Amino acid sequence: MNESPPGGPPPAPKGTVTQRAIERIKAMIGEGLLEPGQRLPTERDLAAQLGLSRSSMREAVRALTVMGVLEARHGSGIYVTQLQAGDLLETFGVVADLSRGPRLVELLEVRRALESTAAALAAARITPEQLKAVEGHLAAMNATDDPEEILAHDLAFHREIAIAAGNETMAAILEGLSSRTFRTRVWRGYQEEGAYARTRREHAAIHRALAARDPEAARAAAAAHVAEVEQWLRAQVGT
Amino acid sequence: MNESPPGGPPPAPKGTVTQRAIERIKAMIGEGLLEPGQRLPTERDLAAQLGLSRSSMREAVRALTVMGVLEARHGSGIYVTQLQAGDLLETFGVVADLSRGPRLVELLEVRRALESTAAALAAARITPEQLKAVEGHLAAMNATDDPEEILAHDLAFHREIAIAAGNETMAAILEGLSSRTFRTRVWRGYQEEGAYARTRREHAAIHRALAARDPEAARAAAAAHVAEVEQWLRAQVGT
DNA sequence: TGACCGGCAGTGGTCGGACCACTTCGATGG
DNA sequence: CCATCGAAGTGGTCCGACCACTGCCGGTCA
Repeated sequence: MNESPPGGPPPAPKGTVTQRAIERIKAMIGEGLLEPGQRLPTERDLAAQLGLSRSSMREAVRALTVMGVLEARHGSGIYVTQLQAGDLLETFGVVADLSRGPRLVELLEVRRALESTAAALAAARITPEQLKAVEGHLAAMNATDDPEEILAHDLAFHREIAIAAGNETMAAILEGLSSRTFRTRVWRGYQEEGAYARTRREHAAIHRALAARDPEAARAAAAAHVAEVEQWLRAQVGT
Repeated sequence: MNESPPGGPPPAPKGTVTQRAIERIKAMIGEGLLEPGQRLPTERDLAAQLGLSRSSMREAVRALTVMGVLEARHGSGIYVTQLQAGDLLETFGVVADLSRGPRLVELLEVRRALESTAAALAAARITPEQLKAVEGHLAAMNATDDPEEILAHDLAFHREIAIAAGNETMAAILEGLSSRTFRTRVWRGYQEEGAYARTRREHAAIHRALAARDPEAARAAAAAHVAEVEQWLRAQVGT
């Protein structure tokens, strides 16, 4: 109501209140004041503490929820997520879903770089159990004609390799790049052109390289595999 | 008020109203009903159309804003973004900001894979103007002792290369992986150990490979550059 | 004694309305 | 013709109420 007109009051007024709240909560987590899994005060209390209305606070919470930082459980409370790579990169899938034309090719270029690296790492680190799982999906993929099932095992095949690479962040990104709708859109056309045989051969090659613990071969096989789809898509888009 | 008790009413009840609104708007954009840059109806109208309160609608808009899909301009309206890679991958920086310990190493592994690929692509595609810009940042970086300035030109150096690679998506991801706070945190310690000379040498090597239009050399130089930091960080974390 | 279950308090989810801050654009006056 | 001002429109914020769900505590019954 008063305060010295110039100078400005202590609560540095920058951006919207909601934006400020988002930053403050994010900062609290960044500084370790809020541990993963910990429960936050109620929306009402939180709003009071940060000096804003519950509505605005709810928007801040929603924003952080989308970012994968917080998790709101109806009737229970608001919690900090485990901050796993998967939590934070969940929105990554949206990019794949909304991308069109040239951007799809770019996404596959990114995927080629990561998938080949993951395969190389996996070749060096994969455990016998994980190798067994990879073989399982490979066999299941070859044993059925149902496109849905093939797609499912295809996804699982690559996921298993990404995990075996021992880099959760990379695995989470690849997961996003293979989001359900993305894969469906791109592969629909690709596999309808009788590319099943080629896909099987390429998957087999990747598995062989993994079994042989040959990083370079795995890298090459994975890169070639993604490049095949990439080339096809490039032709479709007309680039 | 009535309706046949079983069966359930038409408006398929799944998840929260806000969540449904998010999906519906996202779907509209995905199906091309909403073009990039287009203005949406007002919050009040949108809420009425989708049959929910303005509060809930605002949360939906906030969520899509965080995802980089929508943009709200105070006093003007809500607009669909250009859906550029940069818009959609803005939240990627949050991952880098909130990551600690082992995950930082994982992020650098990802960066190594992408940065080396980008360098290879850039070597083949870079234009004389872009090469000039790269040289400019290289020179500026060597001409000052101010850590802040060095960091700024360092970032610009890598950004220029990422852009020259001609893959906006890859550039956007790398941008996120080099977010201000991330770089500051990691490089603070690294460069204080007198790594400036080494950094300069490595940057020069990358530039040399680009000038020579040698993709393989560029890939190797970039990979080695990131690997240096990665090794240092690995030692710090104790992995 | 033990498991079951009923109700109750607490919390997030939704709603409606009011007012504020900012942008936009047309009317006004020079 | 241009600059200025003002009103309408829109997002931003706040308030208060009620709904839906979770979790827990105490009572009940086998």
